[in-house]
Amino acid sequence: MSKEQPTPTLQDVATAAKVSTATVSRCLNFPDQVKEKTRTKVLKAIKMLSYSPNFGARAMASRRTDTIGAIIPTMGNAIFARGLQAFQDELHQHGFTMLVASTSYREDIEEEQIRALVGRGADALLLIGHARSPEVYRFLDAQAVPALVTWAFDASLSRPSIGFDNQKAMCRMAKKVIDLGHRNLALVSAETILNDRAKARQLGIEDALVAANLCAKTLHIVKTTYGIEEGATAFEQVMKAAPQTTAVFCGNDVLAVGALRRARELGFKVPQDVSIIGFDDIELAEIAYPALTTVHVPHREMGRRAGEALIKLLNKGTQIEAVELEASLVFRDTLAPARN
Amino acid sequence: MSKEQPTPTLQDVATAAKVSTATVSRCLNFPDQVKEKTRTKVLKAIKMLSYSPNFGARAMASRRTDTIGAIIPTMGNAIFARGLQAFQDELHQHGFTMLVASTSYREDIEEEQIRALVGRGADALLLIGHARSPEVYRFLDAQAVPALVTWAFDASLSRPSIGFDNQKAMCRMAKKVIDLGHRNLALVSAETILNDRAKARQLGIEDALVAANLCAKTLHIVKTTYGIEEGATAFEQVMKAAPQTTAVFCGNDVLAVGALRRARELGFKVPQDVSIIGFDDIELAEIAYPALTTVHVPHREMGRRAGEALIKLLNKGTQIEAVELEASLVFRDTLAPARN
DNA sequence: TAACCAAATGCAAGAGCTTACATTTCTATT
DNA sequence: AATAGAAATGTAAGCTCTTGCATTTGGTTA
Repeated sequence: MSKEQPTPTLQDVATAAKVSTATVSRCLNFPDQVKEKTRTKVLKAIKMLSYSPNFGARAMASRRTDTIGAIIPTMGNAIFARGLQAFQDELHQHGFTMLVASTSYREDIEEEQIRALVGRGADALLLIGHARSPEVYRFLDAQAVPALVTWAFDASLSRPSIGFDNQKAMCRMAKKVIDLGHRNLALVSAETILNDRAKARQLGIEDALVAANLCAKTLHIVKTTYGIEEGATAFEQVMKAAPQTTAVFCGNDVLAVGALRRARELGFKVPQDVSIIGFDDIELAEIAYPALTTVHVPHREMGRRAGEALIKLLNKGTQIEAVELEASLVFRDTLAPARN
Repeated sequence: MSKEQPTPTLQDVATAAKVSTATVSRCLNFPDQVKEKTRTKVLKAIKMLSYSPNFGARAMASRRTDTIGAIIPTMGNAIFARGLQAFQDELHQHGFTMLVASTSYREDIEEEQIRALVGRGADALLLIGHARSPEVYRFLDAQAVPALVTWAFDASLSRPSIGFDNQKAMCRMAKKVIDLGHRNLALVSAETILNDRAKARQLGIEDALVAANLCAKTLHIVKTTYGIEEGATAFEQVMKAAPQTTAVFCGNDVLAVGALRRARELGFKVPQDVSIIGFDDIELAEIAYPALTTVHVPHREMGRRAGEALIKLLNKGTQIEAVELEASLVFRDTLAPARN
């Protein structure tokens, strides 16, 4: 439609440089296999024609793409940004390209994107969390595309993951909160059906409750979609439905920041009247006022390690080893002992 | 390396379904051209084999990819996230796929990424800002890949852009600031050599200065790279080198939030002692405390329109029309009249 | 029932690249 | 100066799809 004059091909370059296509190809892929003089001749022709190799053809002929796909739930905020950037840096250093696609937290879109990236020849995939239909995994196996799960860690699964234990991390935080005297806890969470991280975080709090001889059922849960405003609304719902609440956990920092804001707007003093706890430790957490107490996720480390593992697998066939990283607790200014 | 058992091909499906490859292909691309009965047969075979079409081959044979590439300076924060998400949504709605790559604000990487995406068969490209070498544009022309510039608007350029006038927007803001009595202005800016948005924003302030019969030279400029911490450091430099400063402009919200924090740490009251002004109006701006006065960029609108224009161009050949959107001023709590 | 036409399907030629293998061109050695 | 062996280059097959054109199928009509 928009391609009037045909794009130059390898053949065109070869003709222009008076060599064979094989030589041009080698010039591009194994420069030291071709004589200096020939190389400059070819390079000149390439420049002159503004030639750029056709990736599809190359992929088809060489059966590898040096491309790794990453599929994340959203690009709309910083949650995955830092980890992804680290992943990308790692890949770039080794001559790999990263392709990103986002799913808006929807399973059907994720499946679509997985197919798209695999079809595009991704040599491997980076996935967030374990929760997806077995069919997807079967597809990946059939296509022999290795997939690495991050942002979660579950030793009991056969598929390797490089991440941290969301449940354990949240449990540790919840124990601290309970230690501070809080007994009426609430959780503002994302939908947990397709989001094993959210689910795990919820379970973590419940674990802590049980460990303290409290009833897991006392945790007041409000589910909501993603966003600052959503967090604000959810907080309001919590305080309306369970006014005795003294500590509100949030499934992630974005929700927490929204909750924080609404708390202020409604006249709650944070943390004196109510404590608010986030998860992720993204930039927002530090910037929020009061600065957010949250669970720090090793974003960069996770991204870097994931990249490393995948590259080793692709280049040397080294099987991926599951790695459990540590999430740490960051105590800032939104958590205090329970009132009265 | 990692592909032991070969991936199923069109041929395999054809064989399994006892039809020709042509039929399978049509089944996938023009389902209504093939009889119901045959179709179900083929679909079953596809499912059974977990077949997924090879994108490269398809692209090569059909000479289009329904893919649009977007190249942004960074994914490390939210500046481009919202706009990109809108862009992606628009594309997705029309059956296009978006591929993202980031450049870390480096010209050489940008060029590399452009080549990568074009080579991957991107039917069109979304680029941020106008500033790049003519060679890149020649390359794009030679490959007949249309490129649309956003995040900037310059009617004087032949290449169409869908964005806003950074200079004008910043000038309006600066005029307000000057109206409030500020005479000693400073700017914390990103490097302006390869960043026409940053450059334009600086010029905008200078325009306002001149319009108020002040000398453009009085603007104290500190250049820095990107990041909250960097903004903090730059703010400190500003106040050390030019203590009389009463208003600090920041090239973007991320820098501004850093400046804001350092101001507080250094004991400056914002906005009583010093005003701080951001640019972009990302989430951070609203969350910062005090909430940041900034220039609101129509992220979503920009992304949506860009997607729309590109799709029309690709599908119907409708030439892209440059669109100037309006950036608006958002007055929150970090701007006040000059002290004394 | 023969003849015709549209619909459905098949055949085979590319699309642009890589790479095993064959051939040519050097270099170094005798 | 002749020649083995290495280095550089060329030849051509093959990677997986799409699509124009040819062929077959099946339903209608006379």
